[in-house]
Amino acid sequence: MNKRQMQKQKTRDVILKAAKRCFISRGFLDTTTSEIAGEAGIAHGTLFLHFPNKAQLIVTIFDMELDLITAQIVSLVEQSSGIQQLLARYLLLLREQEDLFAVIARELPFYPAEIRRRILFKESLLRQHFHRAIEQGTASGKFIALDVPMALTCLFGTINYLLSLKPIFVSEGSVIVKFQERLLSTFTSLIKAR
Amino acid sequence: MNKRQMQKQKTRDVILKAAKRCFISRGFLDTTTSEIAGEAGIAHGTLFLHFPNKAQLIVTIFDMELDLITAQIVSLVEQSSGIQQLLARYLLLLREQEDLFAVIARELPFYPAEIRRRILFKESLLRQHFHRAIEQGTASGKFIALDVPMALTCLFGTINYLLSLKPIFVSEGSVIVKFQERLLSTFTSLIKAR
Amino acid sequence: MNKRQMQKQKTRDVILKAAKRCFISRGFLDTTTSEIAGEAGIAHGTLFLHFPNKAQLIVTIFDMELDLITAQIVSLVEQSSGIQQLLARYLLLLREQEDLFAVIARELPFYPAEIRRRILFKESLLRQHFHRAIEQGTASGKFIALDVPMALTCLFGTINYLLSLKPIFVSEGSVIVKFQERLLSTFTSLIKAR
Amino acid sequence: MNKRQMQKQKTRDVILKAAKRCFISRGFLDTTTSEIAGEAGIAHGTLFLHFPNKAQLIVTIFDMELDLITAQIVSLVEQSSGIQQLLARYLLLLREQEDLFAVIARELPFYPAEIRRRILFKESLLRQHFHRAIEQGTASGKFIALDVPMALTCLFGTINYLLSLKPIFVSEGSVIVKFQERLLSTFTSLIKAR
DNA sequence: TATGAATGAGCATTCATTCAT
DNA sequence: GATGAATGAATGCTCATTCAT
Repeated sequence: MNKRQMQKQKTRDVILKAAKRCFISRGFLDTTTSEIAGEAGIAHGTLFLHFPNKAQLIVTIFDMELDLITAQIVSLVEQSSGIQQLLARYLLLLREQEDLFAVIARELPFYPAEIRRRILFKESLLRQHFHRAIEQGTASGKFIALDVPMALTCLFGTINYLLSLKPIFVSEGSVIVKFQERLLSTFTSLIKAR
Repeated sequence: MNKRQMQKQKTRDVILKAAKRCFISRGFLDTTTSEIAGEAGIAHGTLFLHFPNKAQLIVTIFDMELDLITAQIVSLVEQSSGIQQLLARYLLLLREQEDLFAVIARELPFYPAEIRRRILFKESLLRQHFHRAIEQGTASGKFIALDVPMALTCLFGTINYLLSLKPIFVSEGSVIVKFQERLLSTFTSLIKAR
Repeated sequence: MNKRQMQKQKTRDVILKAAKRCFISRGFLDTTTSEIAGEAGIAHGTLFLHFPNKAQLIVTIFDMELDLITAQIVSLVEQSSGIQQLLARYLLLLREQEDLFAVIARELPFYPAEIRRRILFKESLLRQHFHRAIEQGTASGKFIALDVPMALTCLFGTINYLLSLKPIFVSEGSVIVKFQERLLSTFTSLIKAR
Repeated sequence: MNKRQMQKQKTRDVILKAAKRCFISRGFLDTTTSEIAGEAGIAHGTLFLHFPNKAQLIVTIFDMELDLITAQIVSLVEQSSGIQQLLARYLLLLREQEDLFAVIARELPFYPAEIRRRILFKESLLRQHFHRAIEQGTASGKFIALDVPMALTCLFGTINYLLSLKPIFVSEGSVIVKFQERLLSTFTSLIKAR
């Protein structure tokens, strides 16, 4: 890679980082390309030299972010045993980047189909781990027999709901923190064998 | 009601129907008042003769649909129906206006505060009925003791999740139809005492 | 005049009275025909049955008001002797309907030419009396010799200026009250022979 | 300044000149941003690239013209000129942009508070210079002792009055020209000690 | 005569994208 | 490769006037 290409790559990275910052604070839908350029410290037009349009920029950001998130999930899974620990650690992970995940939860239905598919694919990988953990509990008699995929849809749906309407549920601070205990105990008590 | 008043009422209805059509196909946020007027076959300004602003127009549509649901649920509650029947009927009612409710689920986080408040207020009225039905079940030993508000957040959150991502879950047809049985049986089996 | 004509005349009066009230509180330029109709308790369209357009309505109001004002000025002149008394009484008269005169001062340049001419004609009648009073003072050696028309233009111009920018000079209450003493003493001391 | 910057500056000037032309012929209140853009031969949106909003555009025009006057008066004051010379020069400067100042005089009461404040602030700076000049005349026994602020309100009020009703006072040509001599000599003779 | 529903041109401002420099 | 000035379609809402009832 020659000097020019390196410079270009560097600018591209600067744009992506700036876009992510804007994205977290106001969401991608409400962020203008001009704001991103300003945040990145480059000219407005330069942005379109690196990305053909706003949509492609968001696609690229998600390509990167999703890989990061996947890595975190993998390490999450490796360190966790049992559904409770898995869920607790997952909530912790969400909490660490709550603003990012809240934006995604809110805007997901409006992203290009391809992005939506990729995000939900990553989620499905996670679901598999949750699925296995629950099935093990059921097999050992700790949990009742249940439609696990549907139960997980409830779980992820609920989390998504809390995140997407975060400002409704908490005026400030973390929704996850506010609800994690009740969510955990309710989910556990529901699936627990009695 | 004289001819004048009838004509006015008719125009109002024409606007509401046209707005609902636009709203379902493109969402409230992307529908312009000018488009609605065009779809309704009236002058742009006429719309504002019947509704003071875009938000009020949409509030009117929401209120009508949500009141319809609330009324039916209330009448069901008066017949002292259990949570299963309540939920089944609720899903049926959602299904009848599924495209509309899918749009609401998707766009809710982006609506002006006033509209969001109204929608969530109506939802909270519904929740009260569900709440009572579950508590009666718990009192009579049919259901386990549980954090009812949290359980309802799970329920409504899940439905909201399914609706908002409808195109992901079904390529065509109804998400509610696709999931209602599993949702019903899973929710029931989870809270059922054993 | 038959019953129908009487009714029409009555409605016309109601409109004129309502228009004047609106006019005083917000100015004619900012008052909509719809507001006037509302204030008058008649249908919006009815207004255009009595006046071909908004401009004609304002012309009519001024035709009436100016006659009233003229009558007041005449009685003012008859009761006053000397420029000081004349001016003091004039300021009193303005003060009694300060809001009306402030609106006129502000909006005068925007009225139809005909209205402007009539208003200024009434003012010129008043000026003649001031003129005579000053000339008598000069003749008796009480005042210095001066270009009386120009001095009066200063006087009326100043009053007009204070009225038209009333909200700048006083946050509430009367501009006339605030400035009358200084205006009177300054004007007197300026023209007084020394 | 490179070519890019020069071009931008040129566009800005074109907008300002076009805006001033529109403004003089129809007033600020009745001139639309679209008209200005058309007159300037640029796209409507381009206007907002150079000025954040209509008010700022007009403030810029006002500031330029008013600063020009203030600067000339200040330089005159530094040469320790008397009130007569000051007033004569002021009238001369007004005359050079008479149509513009006539519009301002007429529309001032209707401008947004911020614009009004700015205009009246500049006027108050001017008043200070006039104030000092008069006080010096009084100190040296050339003028009678008088309420200087009130006298200046009379002076500026009169000029404002003449400008705002210009079409009444002259069918064509300059009001300032028509009245400057009488205004000057009357004002001088009024305040002159005898 | 009175009504009031309907009209539709008009307005300030935004923003993704282009292209000459 | 980078710049940033220019574009122009698009938006929610107002209001004097008309005309069918």
